[in-house]
Amino acid sequence: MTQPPFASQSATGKLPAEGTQARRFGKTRSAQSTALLEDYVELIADLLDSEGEARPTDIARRLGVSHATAIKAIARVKRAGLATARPYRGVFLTEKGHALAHRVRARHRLVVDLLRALGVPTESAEADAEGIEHYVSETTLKAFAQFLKARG
Amino acid sequence: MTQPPFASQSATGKLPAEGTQARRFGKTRSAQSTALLEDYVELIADLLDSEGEARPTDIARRLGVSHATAIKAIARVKRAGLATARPYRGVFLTEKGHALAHRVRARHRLVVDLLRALGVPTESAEADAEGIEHYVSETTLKAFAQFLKARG
DNA sequence: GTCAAAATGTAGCTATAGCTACATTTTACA
DNA sequence: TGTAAAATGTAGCTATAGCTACATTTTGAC
Repeated sequence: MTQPPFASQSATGKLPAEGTQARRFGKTRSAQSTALLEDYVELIADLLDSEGEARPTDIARRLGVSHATAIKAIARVKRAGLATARPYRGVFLTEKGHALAHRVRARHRLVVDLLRALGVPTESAEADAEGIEHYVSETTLKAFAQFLKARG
Repeated sequence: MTQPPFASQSATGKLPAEGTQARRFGKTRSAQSTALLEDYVELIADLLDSEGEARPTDIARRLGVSHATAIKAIARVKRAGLATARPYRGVFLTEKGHALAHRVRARHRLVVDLLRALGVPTESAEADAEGIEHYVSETTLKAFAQFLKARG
C-alpha cells in the first residue's frame, strides 16, 4: 500500500467510547459474513438472466475460485434459504434470494454511480464497489441517492 | 474446462468479462485478509498514543472480542512484521507497523470526511467507514481528496 | 448404445476468526 | 511479604473459505 494523497483536517486522535467502537467492529464483522452470500446471490441472478441457468462451474469461474469452493458456498446459500439446487441440476433463487439479489443490485449500481460522480474512473469504480457495497448502511445509501439526485 | 457453446458473455452485456470479474473478486478477498491486520495496527497505534501502552485486554475490549481472540490476532500481526510483543508486556509497533498505521489513519479520515461531505451523519459515517476503508483503492482515494479539495 | 470427457459432488487438508475453559504470570493491597 | 485478583497466555472446539485429489453422474460424439 502507498501513501494516500492527502490527510484531512478533521483528525482529533481521540478514540470513540469503548462500547461504540466495539459495536462498530462487530457490525463490520457480521457484514463480512453476509458479503459472500450477497456476492453469490447477485452472480446467480445475473447468470440466470443472461444464460438462463446458473451452473456451479460458471459461478466458480466468474468468482475465480475452484468449483469445490463454489459448491460449498452454494450449500451455504441454500442453507440460508436464498437458493435451491438439486444434484447435477442448476442453482435457482428462492423468493427471498430474488429479493436479496434485487436489493444488492440496486445498491451496487448506486455505489458505482456515486464513485463515478466523484470522478473515479469506471474500472476502479466497478472494482472498488465490489468490496465497498457490502459495508454501506441504509443511511449512507440514502445520502448517496440524495447527492446524485441533487447534482442531476 | 472449456466454454459451453451458449455461455457467450456478450449475451446481455450485464456481466463483465470473466477474467475481469474473477480478478475483482480475488482482490476483494485478499483485501479482507489485510483488513484485520489494519484494524489491529490502527487500534494499537491509537492506544499507544492515548494510553502510552497497548495491552491485549484493552485491544480485545475495544474490538468487542474475547482476549483470546485478540491475542491470536496479535500473533498474526507480529508474524506480519508489524508489531512486537514479549509475554506479559504490551504490544508495540515496528517501523513497518507505524507506517501502516499512518496510512490507515489518513485513509480512514479521508473516507469519513467524504461521507460527511455527502451528507452522511457523523455516526453513520464513522461506522460505515470502518468497513469501507479497507476496500478503497488509491485511485478512488485520490478522487475523494480531489472532490473534497474542490468543494473547499 | 457405448464410453470418454466434462461437470458435479465429496473428502480431507490448511488457515483464519471466533468462542469457552483452564493455566500461568503480574500486580495490587492488606 | 503473601496472596488473591487481574491480566495474559494456551488448548481445543466450531464454522468459514480456500485448495487439491478423487469419485460419481451427465452429456455428447461416434
